[in-house]
Amino acid sequence: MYTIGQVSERFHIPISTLRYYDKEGLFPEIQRTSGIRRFGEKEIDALRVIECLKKSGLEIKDIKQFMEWCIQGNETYPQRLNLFLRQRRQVEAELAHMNRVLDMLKFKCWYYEEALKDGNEDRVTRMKPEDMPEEIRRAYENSHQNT
Amino acid sequence: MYTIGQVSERFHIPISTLRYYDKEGLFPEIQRTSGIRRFGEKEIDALRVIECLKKSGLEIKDIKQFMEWCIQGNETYPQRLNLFLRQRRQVEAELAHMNRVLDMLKFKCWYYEEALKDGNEDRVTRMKPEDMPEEIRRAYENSHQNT
DNA sequence: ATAGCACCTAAACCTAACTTTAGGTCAATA
DNA sequence: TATTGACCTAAAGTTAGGTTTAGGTGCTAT
Repeated sequence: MYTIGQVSERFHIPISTLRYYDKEGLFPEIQRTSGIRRFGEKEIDALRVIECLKKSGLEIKDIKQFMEWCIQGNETYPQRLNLFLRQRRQVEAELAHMNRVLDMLKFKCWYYEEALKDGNEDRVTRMKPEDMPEEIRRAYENSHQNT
Repeated sequence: MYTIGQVSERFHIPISTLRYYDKEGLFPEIQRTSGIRRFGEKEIDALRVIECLKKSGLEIKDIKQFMEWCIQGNETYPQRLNLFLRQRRQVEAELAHMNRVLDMLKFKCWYYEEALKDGNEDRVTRMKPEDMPEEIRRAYENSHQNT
């Protein structure tokens, strides 16, 4: 069992944020001894899930909904499974997108390295994809396709 | 040359957002004919860069800074290269993080699939990593290491 | 000529997720 | 005893990134 200060330190989350999460119903079963919150394994686990669901694009109120399903017991397994399946597809799409962003950044790094060498952008701006280094062409084409 | 409405449609960006970007200085050289914005190749390119830099975690005001460097010419190549190198590292870190989030989601999907089969969480909650399916164990360990 | 459409501006409004503030309890230490 | 430190609450404030509103211009089709 940990105090709010210990949890804050261990997970590098501001105390104010932990209190805010609690107020928003993200630790629905947290215990208190004379008013003071006691974070147990359940709440530590909740923190990991919160981090994960937040990163996957969920809002606080939807995470609260999940926490409520957890309390309701066995009958909400389908909803919970469904949520994780949906967020999983979401994150897979997001990863694909981020890989395109990364390719754009790789291309831009190469572009400015060349511009810096040349002292201007003339050569590199006019260069056709087929004259670019293999890896750069791949990155360029992946990040510029569509639109 | 495109009007704001054409750009909005082609890139699925609200007109209000394009105007907002312009107001924030993200199209510093955009032309106008009797008050009406004319989006050229430069601005289309800017849109791609904006998307990329935004996704990589930059704020609008920092993207504006980049656009200003572009106007200033050759002497700002080092700053521009530096920015892209920094954002590239940023996105690589973010991708690594997202992969851990994805592993957590994979684990949770498996967890609730098993709970659903069993009708309760008893077996799956008590299960040790070494008894989990190979791929699930990997996901579990990757998403629960540290903290 | 009048209605509709695409454009324009300035300024007010909105939302999520926090953070800060102001005021208070309680236990241990100087 | 009084001060410090860790906790508490309710409520107000903050921020980024837009969106909405209200009012206006100018072309074109009926």
